[in-house]
Order: sequence, then structure tokens, then C-alpha cells
Amino acid sequence: MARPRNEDKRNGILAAATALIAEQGLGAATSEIAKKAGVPHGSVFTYFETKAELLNVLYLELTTELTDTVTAVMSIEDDTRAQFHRLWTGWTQWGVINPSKRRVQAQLNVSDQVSEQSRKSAYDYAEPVFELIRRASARGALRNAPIDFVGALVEALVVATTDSIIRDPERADEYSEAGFEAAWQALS
Amino acid sequence: MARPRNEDKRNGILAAATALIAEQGLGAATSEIAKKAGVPHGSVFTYFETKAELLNVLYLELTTELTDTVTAVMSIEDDTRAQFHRLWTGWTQWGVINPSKRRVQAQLNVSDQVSEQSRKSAYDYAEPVFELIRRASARGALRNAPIDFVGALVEALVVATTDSIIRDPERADEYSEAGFEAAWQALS
Amino acid sequence: MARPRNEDKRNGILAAATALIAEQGLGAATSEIAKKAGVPHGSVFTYFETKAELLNVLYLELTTELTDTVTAVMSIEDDTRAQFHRLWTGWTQWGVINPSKRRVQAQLNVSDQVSEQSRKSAYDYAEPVFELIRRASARGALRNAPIDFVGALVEALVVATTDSIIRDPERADEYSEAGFEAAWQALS
Amino acid sequence: MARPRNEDKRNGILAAATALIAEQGLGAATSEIAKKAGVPHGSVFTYFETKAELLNVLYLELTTELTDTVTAVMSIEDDTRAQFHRLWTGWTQWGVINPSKRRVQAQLNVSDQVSEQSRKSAYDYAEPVFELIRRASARGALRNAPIDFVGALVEALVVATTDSIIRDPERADEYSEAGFEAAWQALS
DNA sequence: GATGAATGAGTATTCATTCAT
DNA sequence: AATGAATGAATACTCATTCAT
Repeated sequence: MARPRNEDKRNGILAAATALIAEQGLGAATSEIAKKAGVPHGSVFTYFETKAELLNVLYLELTTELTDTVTAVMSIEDDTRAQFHRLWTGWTQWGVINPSKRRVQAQLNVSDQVSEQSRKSAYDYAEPVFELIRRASARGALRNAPIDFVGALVEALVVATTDSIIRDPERADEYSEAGFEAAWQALS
Repeated sequence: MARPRNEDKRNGILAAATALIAEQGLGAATSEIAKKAGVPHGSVFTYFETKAELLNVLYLELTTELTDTVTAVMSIEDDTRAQFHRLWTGWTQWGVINPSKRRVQAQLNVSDQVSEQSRKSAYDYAEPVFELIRRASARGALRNAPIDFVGALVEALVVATTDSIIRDPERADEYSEAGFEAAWQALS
Repeated sequence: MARPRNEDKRNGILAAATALIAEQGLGAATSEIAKKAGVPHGSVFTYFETKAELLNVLYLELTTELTDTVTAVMSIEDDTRAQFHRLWTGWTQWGVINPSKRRVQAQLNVSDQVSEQSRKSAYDYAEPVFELIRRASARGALRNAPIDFVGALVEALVVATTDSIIRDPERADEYSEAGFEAAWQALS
Repeated sequence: MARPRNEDKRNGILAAATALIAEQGLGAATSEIAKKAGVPHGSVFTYFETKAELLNVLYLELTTELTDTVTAVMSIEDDTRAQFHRLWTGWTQWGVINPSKRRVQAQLNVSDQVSEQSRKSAYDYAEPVFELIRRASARGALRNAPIDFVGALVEALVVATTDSIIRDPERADEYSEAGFEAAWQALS
């Protein structure tokens, strides 16, 4: 199943899907996605075998993009707390800056159309993030908890903070800092 | 003097909707819900004007039930930490004991079919829970943050913990206690 | 099938049906008609066995009312042209004054829910009107045509005139007089 | 380069709609229309966005066909009365020859599913017919009446005559000639 | 008789996917 | 490969009529 080469069309479809799913939920029709992307309906199915595959690819693109973003900012050498702080702000900002992507991610996270395999790939790719979280929690109450669980807690806090900021953007800094402190204490 | 509305039928429809939505997502067909509830398709619409109304009622029933459950256990007089501990375990256990309800709630939380009004009602009803969370966070890093935000952070931790337990039930106690400690520290 | 006695309810249902059918066509739901009439849905079917019967009764009430109206004004002794003129203005005015009834009549005239029997009754009841039309056409080009046909032509002109007035009420008198002249000449 | 739209299918749907609406009224189901046309139900909606659009297209096709028919016969050079006579017989004959189309037209004429725009298009297209009617009425009692009104009166007479012929076909010529004389006198 | 809940066949419309061109 | 017409099962919702209360 070698991917057809026109990368632009493929990305256009994914971008259109993101915009439409953010508006209408996962029920957004493939024909509408095609129209928004400016490609014929049939092309959706030459780039993605099924709608489910499109959703899985979208899930992976979003999680990969997010992981890349936060990995980039957090990898600068520094002490753990400072690194974790950069992780935190990078992560929340990604959601604030990309509210459509954030909404789509929220939908995909609870959808059974996304396969376990996709979820596992996303997890594996986020390994460096987990690594930092492990370090940040190495001496705290969660020191003996499985890293998946600790990661889930951190993600939950990030997401709750992000959504609060999106709902009430004027207090962005306040939420971000308070959320960070709460997270840091939770790990301590 | 006409036949009165049958409360059992109404509840049967809501129960069937819960089971089916847990399995299939919000796309579960009203005709399937009717079949599972053992009522004719048309009857769904004598009890709920539209599918959206059914979903909103379901949302409110679930959140109300959850709030009642946790309010009951947390209201015993005690110090704040002990009360918060009972809130925590009552909340997570509700999700663990009712995984279908938990899954449906997760779907409804990200659905735009649930109206702002329904969400507000649920929030208002949960006032006693927020009250306790406020007390628990009165001296910590979040002391000046809006209570909605603090509540969202706590809910995020509860939900993440619950879902971790559902995924890996053998470590239920471990997750629950670790999650509680993390939450308590976040608020301290 | 002795008619239930509460004449008010029955008339209320017919009035509500008229208003609703004028707005929505013959597809207007019996439950909506009941609601508008302020009676329970079931009552519609204690006063009328079926919706089709309701429509037939409505048809007869409308045509009877119209016939009574025009018969009343035209029966004053006078020469034929003056009588026909009163017939004409009485008929058109009824439609102009009762646009909802006029619209419902138009719908029922092309509906196959109205039985041949109902149509025949309406025709029979309008006998005095046909009688005058016969006299008015006794010496003209239509003198040998069947009276039903002549009546149909006159009715067609009345209806066309009425609808023109309803559409453009400022020219009511002009249309009415011009229509009358045209009809009179057609019969001469 | 995809399959082009199939004109035959489209016309088949319109023909099936005509037959079924003539029998059952505008309530005729799209699924029945599809079955009668020998196409899958869904195809109705690739050719017409909604049932309302189908009805509007049908209205326009019928009125256009009728206008073309009468325009063709009336345009032969001749004196006004002879031209009007050909208009008259062409018009009534179209209805007599196509009773289903005539019945559908009667339904559509009183339906609020047909838009004002469609009605205006039909009127505009019939301009040459109005032109002849204007000439025929230039010296009569209706000489100062708006042409729309005069046209409505003529149409009313045509339709009444046509329907009388359909009901009693043996006297076709008698009705047609008597109706023509009546109309001509009405305009004189 | 009055009431309105119950019923289930029927309605227009949608949609992922296929496939002829 | 590109295109968009074709498909038909599926969907939410309606409604005249019946009938338990």
C-alpha cells in the first residue's frame, strides 16, 4: 500500500478533516471533507482506504506534531523542574494555539475508531516525554507508580488546563502557572 | 385519565442507551436503543422529543447520580483530608463499578449535542463537591485560582485514575491511593 | 354514527383545521389541529372517524357557507344582470374576506381525499346558483352547453378574480368589475 | 472523466414522479417514485437535492412543455382571432392528451412547495402567450386590466374547459368550441 | 365520553464506499 | 491516477389511529 505521492493533497485532506471534525464531530462526512479540501470525493479514498484509516492517520499526525513540539522545547539542558516547566507550557500552548486540533484530539481520544495499535504508536513516540515525567516524579508520591499512570495524570492536568485557557483566554498565564504548580506538587 | 407515562419505560430507554452508547459511541441508533429497551421505536420519541434531548437527559441523569453518590459518602463529618479521601474513592469507584456509565459520560463530555444549559445544571448540582474542593485547596498553590478551574483539575485526575483502574483492575488500590496522594499534594 | 353533541368542539376543530391547512397544506397533522383547537388529540377522532372524513366535512362546510352567502345576496328580486352582479361580488368577496377558507378550498378541490359524493352534495346544494347562471347564459354562446360546464367556467373566473384580488388588494374593485364584465360577456 | 450524469435517468425520475403524483397527489413517496423509475432510492437525490427541488423542476418542465406546445401552434401568421383559436385548442388539447401532466400541474399550482421564483420563471417564459392574449383583449372590456389578470382569466377558462373534457371526453369538441367562444367574448 | 400514551409503518435524506469513465 | 455518479442500507423522526385509564 505504497502511499500515493501527492503529499499536498494528502495534507489538505487531513487539514480539512481537522477543521470539519472540530466543528461537527467525528460524524463529519467524507464528501464534505473532500469539498473543503478542494479534491474530488473519490480522492479521499485513494489517499486513505477507509474513513477509519483517515481518522487513525489524523490521530497519529496530531499526536506526533504535539510530541515534536514539546520535545523540541523541553530538550534544552536544564534542571528537571525547568525542563518540566518548558514541557508544561509547550504542551498547553500547543492546544491553545491549535484549538481545532485540540478538539479533534479530544474526540479521537474517546473514539473506538482509533485502534489500540495507533494509540500504542503514539505512546511509543512520546517516550522522551515520559522520560522527563519519570524524572520529575522520581522522588515524589508517585515514584513507584507505573509511568503510564503518571503520564496519564500529567496529561489530564495539561488538558484540563488547556481547555480552561481556551474557555477563558484572558487568564491564560494564571491558569498555566497555577496548573504547573499543581502538577509539580502532584509529582513531588 | 389517559394512560400515564410509564416511568419504567423511560428508564429502560435510558439504560439501553447507556449500554449501547458505551459499546458503539453516540452514533448508536435510536432504533437499536428501542429494541434493546424492548419498546417500539416510536416510543423513544414519546419520552424524548429528539435524540439530542435523550442525550441531554442521559447526561444529567449520569452526572446527578454521580454527584449524589459522592455527596453521600463525603458528607460525614470529619477533617478535610479524610472527607476529600472519601470524595476521591467514592468518585473513582463509581466509575469503576459503572464502566458503561463512565464511558458514556466521557463521550458526552466532548459532544456538542450536550447543551451549555445541561452542563451548567450539572455544575450547579455539584456545588457541594466544589465546596469541599475549595476547602481542600484553601491553603495550597491553587488557593487563588477560580474554583471551576480547580474543580476541572481534580475531575481530570479522578477520571484519569478511574480509567487507569478500568484498564488494569488488579492495581485498583494502588492507583487509587497514588492518585489520591497526587491530588492532595496538588491542592496543598 | 350519531354526531356527538358538543357543537363548539366540533367547530373548533374545523376552524383549527382551516387555519392550519391554509398554512401547511392538507398534510397538516391531526395532532397539531387538536392542539390549535385546544382539544385532546383523541377527540378529533370522536368527532370525525378519520382524517379523510374531517376533510370531507370541512369541504362541505366551506362550500355550504359560500353557497349560503351568495344565495342570500343574489336572491333579491331584480333583473338577471343585477342578480348576477350581486352573485359575482358576493362570491369574490367571500374569498377575499376569508382567504384561509379560500386557500383550503383550493387544496380540497384538487385532493382525492374528497369523495365524489361530497362533491355531488356540494353541487346539489348550489342548485340556486346554477339556476341563476343558467338564466344569465340562456341567450348567449353557451346556451346549449351543459350547465355543469357553464358553472365550471363561471367558477373558474370567480376564483381567478378572487386570487388576483388577494394578491393585489389595492385594485380589488378594478379586478372585480373587470372580471364581472368579462364573465357577463362570456355568457352573452 | 467520471461517469457523466445520465439524462435518461433524470427524465425517468420526472416521468415516474408525474405518473405517481397524478395518482396519489404530492404526497407520493420518493422511494415509490424511484421504484417506478427503476432507479435506486438514493439516485433520486443525486439528480435532485430535495423532494422540493424535484417538484420545482417538474413544475418548470411541465409549464415549459406546455408553453412550447402552444407557442408552436399559435405562431403561424394569421389574424388574432384565428391565432387565439389555435392557442385555445393547443392549450386544451395538451391537457386532454396529457391528463397526468394536467393533474400534476393542478396540484403544483396550489402547492407552497413551488417557489415564487419558479412561478416567475414560468410566467416569463410564457411571455409570447401573454402577448397574444394582450392583442386579443386590446379592444374589449379588459383592455385596461393588467395583463397578468387577463392571463389568469384565460388560463382559468382553459383549465376549466380541459377538465370538463377530461371528465366527459365524448363532448370534447363541443366544450372546446363553446369554451373558446366564451373566452373570445370575454375578451371582446 | 375524555384523554393522551402507544404504536409501527412510513418518510425524506445521508453517507461511506465502489467503480465506470 | 482522477473524477464524481451510483448505490442501498441506515437514520432520526412523523403520524393517523387505537385503546388503556
